[in-house]
Amino acid sequence: MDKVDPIQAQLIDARRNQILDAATVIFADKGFHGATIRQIAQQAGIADGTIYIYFKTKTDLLLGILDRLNESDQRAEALTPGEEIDFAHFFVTYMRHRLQLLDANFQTFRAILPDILSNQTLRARYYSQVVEPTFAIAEPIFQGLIDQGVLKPHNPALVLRAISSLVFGLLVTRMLGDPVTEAQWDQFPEVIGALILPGLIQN
Amino acid sequence: MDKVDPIQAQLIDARRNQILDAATVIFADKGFHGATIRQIAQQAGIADGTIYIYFKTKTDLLLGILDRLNESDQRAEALTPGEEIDFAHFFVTYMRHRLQLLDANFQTFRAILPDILSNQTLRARYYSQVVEPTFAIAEPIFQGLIDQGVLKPHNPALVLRAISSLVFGLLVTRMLGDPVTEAQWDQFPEVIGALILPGLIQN
Amino acid sequence: MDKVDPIQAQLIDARRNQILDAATVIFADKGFHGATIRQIAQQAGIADGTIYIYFKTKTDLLLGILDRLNESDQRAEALTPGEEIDFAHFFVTYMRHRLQLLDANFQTFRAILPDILSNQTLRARYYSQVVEPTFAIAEPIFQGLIDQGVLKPHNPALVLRAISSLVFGLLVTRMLGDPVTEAQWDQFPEVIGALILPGLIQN
Amino acid sequence: MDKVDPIQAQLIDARRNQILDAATVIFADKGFHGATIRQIAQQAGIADGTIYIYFKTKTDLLLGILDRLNESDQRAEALTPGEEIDFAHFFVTYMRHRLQLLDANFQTFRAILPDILSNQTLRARYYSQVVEPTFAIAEPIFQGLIDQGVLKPHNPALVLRAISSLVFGLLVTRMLGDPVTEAQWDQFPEVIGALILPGLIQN
DNA sequence: GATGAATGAGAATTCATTCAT
DNA sequence: TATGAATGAATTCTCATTCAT
Repeated sequence: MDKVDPIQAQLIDARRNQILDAATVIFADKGFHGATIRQIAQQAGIADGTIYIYFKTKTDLLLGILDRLNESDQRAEALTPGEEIDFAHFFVTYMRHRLQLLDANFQTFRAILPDILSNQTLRARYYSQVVEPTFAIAEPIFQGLIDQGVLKPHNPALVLRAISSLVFGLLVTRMLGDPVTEAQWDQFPEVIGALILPGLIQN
Repeated sequence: MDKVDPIQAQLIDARRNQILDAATVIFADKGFHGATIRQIAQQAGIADGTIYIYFKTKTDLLLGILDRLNESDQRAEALTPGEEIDFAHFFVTYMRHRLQLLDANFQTFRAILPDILSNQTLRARYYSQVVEPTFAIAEPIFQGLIDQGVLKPHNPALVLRAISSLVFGLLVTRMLGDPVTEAQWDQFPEVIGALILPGLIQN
Repeated sequence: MDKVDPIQAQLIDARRNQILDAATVIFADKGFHGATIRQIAQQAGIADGTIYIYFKTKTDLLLGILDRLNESDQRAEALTPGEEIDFAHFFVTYMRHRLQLLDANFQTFRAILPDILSNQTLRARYYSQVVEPTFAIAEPIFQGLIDQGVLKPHNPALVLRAISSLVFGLLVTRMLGDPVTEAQWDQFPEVIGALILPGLIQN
Repeated sequence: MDKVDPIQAQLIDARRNQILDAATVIFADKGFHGATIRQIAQQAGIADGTIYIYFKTKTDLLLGILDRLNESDQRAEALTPGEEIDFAHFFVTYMRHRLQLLDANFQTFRAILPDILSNQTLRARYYSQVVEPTFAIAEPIFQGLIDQGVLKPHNPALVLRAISSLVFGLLVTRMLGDPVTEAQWDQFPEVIGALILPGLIQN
């Protein structure tokens, strides 16, 4: 009885994703508060009530979108600088990877970021599930590279925050409607590399 | 009759500011949509209806906060690199200035940024009144410094976007609740300088 | 102390009339409920609060308009058929007089009639102050004319109601926006005479 | 999916009528502006919000009542004087018919007439949908009867307005609370006939 | 008396959520 | 499971009325 029929589970998952897709579209367009359950249901092609079979509240839709974003984030294999590659190359590749991920999930970010910023609960969840772990993983790696003499002896915590802020800030600038950032999105890995690598690499 | 009594005008301005202060506090705490007019009125110590004497709609409160932010922004004298000062010094000073401004208006940004990101109208207004003019002013200056051989020949538009994104991104990272960014806010001018100046300055 | 200074009294009266004039204009345009005290005050060129010095409530403005209408009605000398005049002539003259009065007060009727019809208090007041007295005066006169053999032996109460309804109905038809009734208003005394006198007059 | 389930359609219609019935009762009692949605909902025995499933705004309730009145009006077969019947008989029968219709819809008229008189939009709608078509149909018939020598050569437009005003005026007199008009309502077809037919019929 | 800023009760309307079918 | 009609709490906004100046 407790064992869930795997076909059932897949159907449920498909329906959940169908709803979250619809919610992402609508939230991105109208914002969380501007969106109504009816609009999301119509976008998904189902009835209002059906949404409540899969999600307890409207807020849970937001959490669902956030969780899905995190999962897709974690599925993307983490890049760590292998010894054979030189750091400059790794850095630009990593930047390209991050920017592509942000680009692919642009609509999703537009859907949730405003509420991550204004909703205490969501903010705490996003910080502890995404931001904090990222820094926690990156800091020792960064420190290692300093110890190996690859990087200049900066304060890892602050430099990492500066770099990740740059990337995240580009997303926000694009969200604000800057056409240059949008059109030249692909150029930024190189631009960032040229701008930051001289300050980062030893020698 | 058309001449407005200057004392009256001051009273009206004071009341407007009192209301905008209250709205900033409440919006920052609950978000625009989570906030109610009643809460703002109570925070301001006035009756609900009084708010509508000074602001036509709830949305106008948001616009009022934004306009006040812009005004305070413009009152802050624009820094341009004087010839006598070396660029590195100017850059760090400018960063310190920007970060202090963001710090001073942190609550205001928390109050309006989520809605700037999700509300089309507000977004357009903020972009055309703040973001675009800033880039429009900075780009020729930046280009001039390249021409003078002070800076490396980067694409000014993209590098400026990267730098301003870094600063704005720090604000967002802090908004996300990162305690390190908050605690070390004052360190960032130097950190950014150390990180970026080598990639920016010629020789 | 109780004696009111007659100049004061006149000033008060002038101010009352100024306000009622404004209220009539605004009520006629927007209806009682659609009108605001502010609009009336602006139309009168005074402050909101001033109205409350002369009238206790918004409803009292309506009563004031109604009372003024009644007074002007009573000031118009009542016509009674003199013996020397033939009835047909009297009838048409009387109709002309009534229609002219309705015409002169058209805006006032537009201002108050909708509310006379929907407001119980106002309705009772209008009926007992205007409608009922009119019938009470007319019925014995009409009966007298029947007794004298001038008119056919109709039921006076019903025929009077039919005739006064015709006149009042024309006002309502005009209020409904019928352009013919408005344009040909002056023709109706003769039309009504031609239509009704044959059924009214003996022989 | 586009085909509407006929049972559903009937349920929707029933609910709409239930709401319009309630609105008629409340509007007739308190007037449109004096009535609240809550009162109407309570009268209908449903929740406030339910009304908004069937009617977009409070004003649409008024329009709904008006439309329903028009429909019932049009269902009542139009009377035209057949050749076999003499005109006097036709006229009294027609009057009886009109007065019965007004009587049956008295409450509905009380509900909407005040607002038809004060609301520009409603007035235009009522005039173009009801008043104007009625005159447009009746005038040629009236003219035909004149041409046939049945009726005296009056101005059809004005005489028709006088007669219809008489009937409508009776409704208004009754609305004003005149007990005689209410109690003797059934007498008026004959009274009107006796009063008007002599002035109307040739010979 | 005159003013008009302030009040706050009250109303229309929206929409997340429930639940009978 | 799926539906969507019904619910009613909650919210914005209006405006008659008051009252300190």
